[in-house]
Amino acid sequence: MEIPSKYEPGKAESTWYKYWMENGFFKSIPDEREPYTIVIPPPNVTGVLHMGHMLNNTIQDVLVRRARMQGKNACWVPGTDHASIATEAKVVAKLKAEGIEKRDLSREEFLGHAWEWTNKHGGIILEQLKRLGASCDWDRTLFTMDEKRYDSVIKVFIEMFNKGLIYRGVRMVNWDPQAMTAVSDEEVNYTDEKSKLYYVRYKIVGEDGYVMVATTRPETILGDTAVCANPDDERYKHLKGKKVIVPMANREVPFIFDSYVDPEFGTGCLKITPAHDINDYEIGLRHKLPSIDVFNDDGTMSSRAGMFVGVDRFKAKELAEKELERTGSLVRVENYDNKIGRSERTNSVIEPRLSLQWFLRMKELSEPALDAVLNDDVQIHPAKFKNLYRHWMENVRDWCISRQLWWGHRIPAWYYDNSEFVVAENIAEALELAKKKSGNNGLTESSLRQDEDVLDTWFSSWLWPITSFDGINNPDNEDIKYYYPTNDLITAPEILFFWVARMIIAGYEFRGEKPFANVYLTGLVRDQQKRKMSKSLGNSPEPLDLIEKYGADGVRVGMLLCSPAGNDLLYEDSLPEQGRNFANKIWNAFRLVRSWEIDDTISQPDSSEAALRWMTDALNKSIDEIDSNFRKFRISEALMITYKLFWDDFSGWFLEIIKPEYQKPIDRITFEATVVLFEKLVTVIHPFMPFITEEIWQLLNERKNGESIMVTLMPEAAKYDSKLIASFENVREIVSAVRTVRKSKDIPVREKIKLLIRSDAQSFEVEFIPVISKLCNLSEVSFVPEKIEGAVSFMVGTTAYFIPLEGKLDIEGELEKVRAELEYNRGFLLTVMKKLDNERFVQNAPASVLDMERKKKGDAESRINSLEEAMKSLEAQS
RNA sequence: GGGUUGUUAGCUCAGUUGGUUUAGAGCAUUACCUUGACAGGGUAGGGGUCACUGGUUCGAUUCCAGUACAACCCA
Repeated sequence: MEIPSKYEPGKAESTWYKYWMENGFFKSIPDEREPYTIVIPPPNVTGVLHMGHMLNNTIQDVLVRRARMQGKNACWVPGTDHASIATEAKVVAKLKAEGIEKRDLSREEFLGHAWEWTNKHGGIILEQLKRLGASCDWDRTLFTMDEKRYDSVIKVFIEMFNKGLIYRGVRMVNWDPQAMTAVSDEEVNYTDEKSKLYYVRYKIVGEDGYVMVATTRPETILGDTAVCANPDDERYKHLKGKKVIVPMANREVPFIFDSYVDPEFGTGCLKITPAHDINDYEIGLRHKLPSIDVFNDDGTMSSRAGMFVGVDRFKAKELAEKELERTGSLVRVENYDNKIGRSERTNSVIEPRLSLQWFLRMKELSEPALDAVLNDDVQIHPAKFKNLYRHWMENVRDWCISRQLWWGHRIPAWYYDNSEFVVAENIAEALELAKKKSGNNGLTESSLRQDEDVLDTWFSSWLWPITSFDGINNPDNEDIKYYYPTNDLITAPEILFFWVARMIIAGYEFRGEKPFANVYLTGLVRDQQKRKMSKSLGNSPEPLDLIEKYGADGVRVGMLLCSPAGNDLLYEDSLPEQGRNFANKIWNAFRLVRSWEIDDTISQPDSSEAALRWMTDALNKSIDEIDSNFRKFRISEALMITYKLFWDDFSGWFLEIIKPEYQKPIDRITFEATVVLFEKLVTVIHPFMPFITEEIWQLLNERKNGESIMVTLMPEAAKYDSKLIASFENVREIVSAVRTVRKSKDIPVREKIKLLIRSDAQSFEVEFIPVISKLCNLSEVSFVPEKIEGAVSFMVGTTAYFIPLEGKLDIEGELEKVRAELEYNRGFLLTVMKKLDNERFVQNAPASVLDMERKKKGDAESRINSLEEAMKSLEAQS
């Protein structure tokens, strides 16, 4: 049967993925084997597959498939994340497009729409991951808001509240007026933007003078409760104890002194608006100033402002400018660049604002999690992120866990009067507690009002490694006992704090144990201009198109090859192309082997016998190196070794040696050994390229239904002979040198030539001579005691080789080459002698280093000797 | 402004407690090769003052300090 010369991935991919699913190869249930567990970093239900997912999940699949082939009970748990802010925003936008406003819906109605949306779109990414070959146990698919996960989050909230770790507090938060919720510091992006600096004068009470203040936010003047200068600033010392009048508001406020104020900035005089600036807030606390919040939740001016009520904050700024100008308070306006914080979710300008929120105390909670990473109980790869982690954990602040949204886990707190509340799992329990706490037995369920807010999404995903096995609701179940702690977590460095650190905290808090042993941080996928790939920039290729074009195996290899841990991956099409080319190489090697006919009557050539011994050892050496790289999470390195093993060693050298002459058959011993080697090679490659390796494995031998490469065992590294491998390296150099000679002398490959070796058969490694002879198409190999006249010569190591060439010798050219060689070797000898002539080096350097240098010297001298002889002989001929 | 991490070939990166034949890999590039696994290929090449400046040392790409530049995090 004719096999196409180009590998066509499409058909093999759908066939084998279906076959794996039908045979239940991805499933895991606890048994007596060692478990290997990964929980997926749950993608958002709002998302579609992007390049980051491709990279991240390829790595996870490689690790899981490898563990499975090492005989472990591998379990990769898939799932999705409800992403409260992003999802709510999407659902709100979708409803709006249909003419429905969120505020016209009840909470229940809105959640109905949100669930509908989630059920429709939530599984898209997981389905797409199947195209990549992901071997997740799909029967375990989870969602952060399914029943068990929801209950777990509520239980955890209650437990922590009862321990006194959760509290309500008035705090300055980052308010997103568009989403109408507080967002965390980490969800605010600061960018340089053009704005204006307004110089405004405040009248001093009881004097004719004014003080001048520079501000970027004139609309917040209405909330001013003081004006402040640095206590060391001579210009303002005379104002001690004085009051000033706030423009527009005409309110008398004190003039105060605080070292926070930078005398160099603006006028050295600062207006204090405690409700709307974090630094002002702190100054306000120190000086016991009142706070006046001049904004409503949606960013319009509140009645407390007293002016511009109901006007949007940006419009209010313009009106304030005019009003200040009208009253003669505005002195001048300058252009000014400052950092503006914008919400990561809605991109609207963040309003610092005082707000009543729920907080989790972090200090004590985070201590075991910090220790765990510092003492490598949890290892971070690459280790350079350890410092970053430590820095964050040592400066950890309380975590604002409430969000003013509906989509999420609703805070289980019930108010029974304006500020008194109880925390309970449901309203019935809440009622009992409320009665007890208030002493009022007349309370009914209808007198209770549940908190409107939901919890931060990370407050559910920080439990992920535990809730994936239902370890909160059911702490002693078989799954959690068997799979927890999980082994490896693969994620991006940008969520090291949001997610990874918090999972480690939760692990110790709720299980008394780490959630995973290793954290592997991938890089970000960027484009050639180093921009992060994103849908909005339109600089991201469509992953499924790439799979279509290059094959899933090709894309996987492409993603892995150029992404050492923690480094960004600069994507370009040449990456999956390289992967595709590799698949094609494997395919064609298979075509070659399959095309051979076996003849039982011919015996095995010496060259094939030697090649097999070398290839077997080369394979073992590579397996050894691959293992060691995997242990260090150097996955791209492991892939590169695999790549070179197949492409260079197996295809480039081994197959060329054993290849029978055109249309001649091969002996059975070599053929069968080659098939065994090929099987081992595709097995080693399988975690990286699951589809093509399954396809070939199925074709290499008769297989029964239900057999698969993915459930065979990974070959283990056997002992190998380093000397044999080194000796073959030498052979490669000799063959390469002969090829160079053929090329420079225009000797066709078909024309047989002689090779003379200046050595004797006793001291020369003779076992590969048949290999050299075959690859170089030699008519004769013999040993000579002396240099040969009329021959091209070259050196490999300290041995000289000659190829006799009657009449074809270019003496001048040869001389040139020999001269260059000589020059190099003399230069080299010089650097060695510099060390050996240095008495202090000889005295201080360790013996092994000295020996090495002496050997270098000896070798160099011997080479120089040979070269000088060759030169003399050439000179005599010219 | 504070902190962290980098800077090695055109690009992406290795270089394992300072010595391994005067620095390695993959990709890209150059020349040649249309025969018989594969042009998505083969063979042979070219390409680097290891950012800069000092210091420690017999010896520094490797350790230390400073400078420049870059990325990320925090304010």
